Amino acid sequence: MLEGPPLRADAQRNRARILDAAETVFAEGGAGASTEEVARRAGVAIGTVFRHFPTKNDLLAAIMKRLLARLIAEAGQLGGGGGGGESGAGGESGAGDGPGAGGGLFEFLRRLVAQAAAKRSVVDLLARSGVEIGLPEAVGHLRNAVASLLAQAQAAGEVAPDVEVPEVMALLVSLSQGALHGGWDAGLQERTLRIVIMGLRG
Amino acid sequence: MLEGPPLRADAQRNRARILDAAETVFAEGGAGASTEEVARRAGVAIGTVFRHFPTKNDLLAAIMKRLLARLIAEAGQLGGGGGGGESGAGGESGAGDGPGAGGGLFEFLRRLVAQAAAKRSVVDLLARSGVEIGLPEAVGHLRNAVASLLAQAQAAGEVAPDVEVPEVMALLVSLSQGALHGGWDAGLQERTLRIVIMGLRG
Amino acid sequence: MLEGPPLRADAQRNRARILDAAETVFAEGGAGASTEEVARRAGVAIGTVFRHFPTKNDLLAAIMKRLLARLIAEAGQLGGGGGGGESGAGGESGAGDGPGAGGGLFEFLRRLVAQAAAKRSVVDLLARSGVEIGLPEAVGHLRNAVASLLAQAQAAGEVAPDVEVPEVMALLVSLSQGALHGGWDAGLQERTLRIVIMGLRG
Amino acid sequence: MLEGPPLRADAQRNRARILDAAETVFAEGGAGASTEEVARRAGVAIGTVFRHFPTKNDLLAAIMKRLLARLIAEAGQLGGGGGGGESGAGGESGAGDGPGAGGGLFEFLRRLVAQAAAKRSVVDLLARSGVEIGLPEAVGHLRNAVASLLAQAQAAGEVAPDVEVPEVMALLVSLSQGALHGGWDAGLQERTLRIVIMGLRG
DNA sequence: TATGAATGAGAGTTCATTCAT
DNA sequence: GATGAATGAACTCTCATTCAT
Repeated sequence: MLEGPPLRADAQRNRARILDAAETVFAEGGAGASTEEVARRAGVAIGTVFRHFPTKNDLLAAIMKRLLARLIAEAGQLGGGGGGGESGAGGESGAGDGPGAGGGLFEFLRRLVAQAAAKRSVVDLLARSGVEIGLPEAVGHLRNAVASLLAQAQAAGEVAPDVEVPEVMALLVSLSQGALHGGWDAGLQERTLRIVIMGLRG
Repeated sequence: MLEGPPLRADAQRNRARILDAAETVFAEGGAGASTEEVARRAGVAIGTVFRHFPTKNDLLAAIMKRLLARLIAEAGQLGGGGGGGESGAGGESGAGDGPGAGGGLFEFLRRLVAQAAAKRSVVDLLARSGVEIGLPEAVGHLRNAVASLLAQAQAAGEVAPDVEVPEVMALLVSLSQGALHGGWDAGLQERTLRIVIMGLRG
Repeated sequence: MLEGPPLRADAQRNRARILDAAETVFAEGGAGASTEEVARRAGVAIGTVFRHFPTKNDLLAAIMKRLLARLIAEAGQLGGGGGGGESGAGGESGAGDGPGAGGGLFEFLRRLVAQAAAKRSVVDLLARSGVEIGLPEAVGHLRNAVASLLAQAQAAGEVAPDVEVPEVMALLVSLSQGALHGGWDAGLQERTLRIVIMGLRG
Repeated sequence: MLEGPPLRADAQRNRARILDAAETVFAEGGAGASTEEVARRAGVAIGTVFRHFPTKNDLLAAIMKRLLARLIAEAGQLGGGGGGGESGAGGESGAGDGPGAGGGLFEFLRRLVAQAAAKRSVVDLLARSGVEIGLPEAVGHLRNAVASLLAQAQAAGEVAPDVEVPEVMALLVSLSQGALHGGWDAGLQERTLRIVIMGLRG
């Protein structure tokens, strides 16, 4: 984590702006969109982008990290219960897949898929285009969050006891990307998820 | 369908070579890989590639078409009888989805996912990267094939009667892409599919 | 002039077709138009074009030659007598430069300019684009024809006696190209020519 | 006119260099000459050319504009007084078109033609090759300058009163292109112009 | 002789990245 | 630290020309 000296205020502001712009630009145009467009949209010069992210890849990786961090935070809230740590508000979840504590996992799936469909997810844009990013730890955190949600759901009897984390992660990735490229509407999304959720129930 | 005069023997050979090379190259490097690399791998000059496919897009579209055609053919075989043709091996697999006539749908899912994982599928590479391709009809054929498999499976009581084609297509796309980008091994693939299959059963 | 053995009938027909097509194509698209387009328009294969004209330049030169030949023929008719051959209609033309024997030169100028404006002339297309063509002799013939017209006009007192061939040729080229690129309408063409003709009268 | 922020010093220097190089290169090789050659001759990288002129067409248009501006400036000087500014030498030339105020038009014609012959004019190179450029205003300015010269010449009785601007423009274009492609020497140029000038006198 | 597929150099253009200002 | 001009490799695509069929 060794971050050098803390960034100057304006630099920090620029960093954030660039990330926001990049998320939008890459979401719209795919990972092939031009870095110059990112700079333009961020309102900075191209050189500034490269000062903060020496490589296009670094920029993509940074976006990815932020996205994962958000996912993890959301998962934490859903699983956390009343209000631990970063959790706060959020959850409550859907209709009929259980007010029970176990609904957290299903609700998480739903949100994830909805987001993917809405945002061209980037998550996926990165996966492709051969961008090699080292974010094992961030992914590890997500895995932990999912594991926790899964455990709760199994404890509540909402998910079959022999389901394990890897396949849940696999479903999560699959559905995100499916939603992303399939142009699902709300109805299709719900019907598709229901099948998967039923499968998880066993 | 208007195919002009039949291609000369050498032209036909080159066309095939180019398609093969392109499938490999785009599979490895994403849709952004260079056409020049395709030419090199096919052992032809760059001009030859462009004579056959005047645009990179055309090349991508052609690959896509071939892949879909293969999928449809496979689906047709699985639906056609008990298990003829090239099917044979591979499946057997999981719990009770085996020999029954309804197993065709499940087997198709399995093959699709296995292929996707093995070949970086291109199917998906195309979906992204904004490649605009006009192959509604080809997709329509695939949809028909899937519909037929689904009907058989439902007739055999292997799939819940309220499942419809769109969600099956959605799952099929999702799982392919998940497998593609997730680097699933055989075990994970099987466990993930089992959940979905169970969900389809209702 | 050493033409090899006389061409086979079909070869001769092809040669003519190619020249016609080339004239059209280059007239429309400039000298940069593609040889393949010429082949297509001529209804032959590209190889055939290159068999007849081993180089694009050769093709352009051939067109040029034919055009000059036509000009010379026309000039010959105008000078030769009352109105042989294809001349017929068309002329009559402007004010006062008419029926006198000296009118031949002026009439020739008029036709030339009209043609240039109508056909993107090729004459000029060649001049540009660095096409180096050796057709001194053909040009020589044209020069002779013009010289003869000029002499007649001077004999008839229609053109000042100190005007010489080179400047007439220069005007002829200038006006052709001006008409070609200026998009002159009939009125402008006439008014412009009248000034030049008046200048020639002295 | 909206010029963005003023260019940095080096950028401005490069822009000028590129234009100069382009003028030379296109003058020598025609509008078909390669942009890469322009870059080489300007001593910059190809990317720099495209930063300044995103399209080859833009580059051609820019040259055109500059040339027209020069012509207009020259015309302005000739019309402005008896013969001030850079005019001085050069002309004098022929028969009676000399010192009179009306000589401005004739002198302008002479200079124009001399330039065209010397520089392969580009002016003309653009006209052809289908380069679509929006410089109606610049041309309008030139027309105005010519109109003013013509009016002066007619006032001085040097040009017939029924001559109008369009035909003068037409002659100007014609002679430029004729000179350009005809390879006129000084003598031929003079003799040709004399005829036209005499025609203008009426 | 005609055909048309293959060639490959070269063109215009884009874009990640560097570096002078 | 920010700027934005310059770089130059790489990419898609075109076209005159060659050569197997």
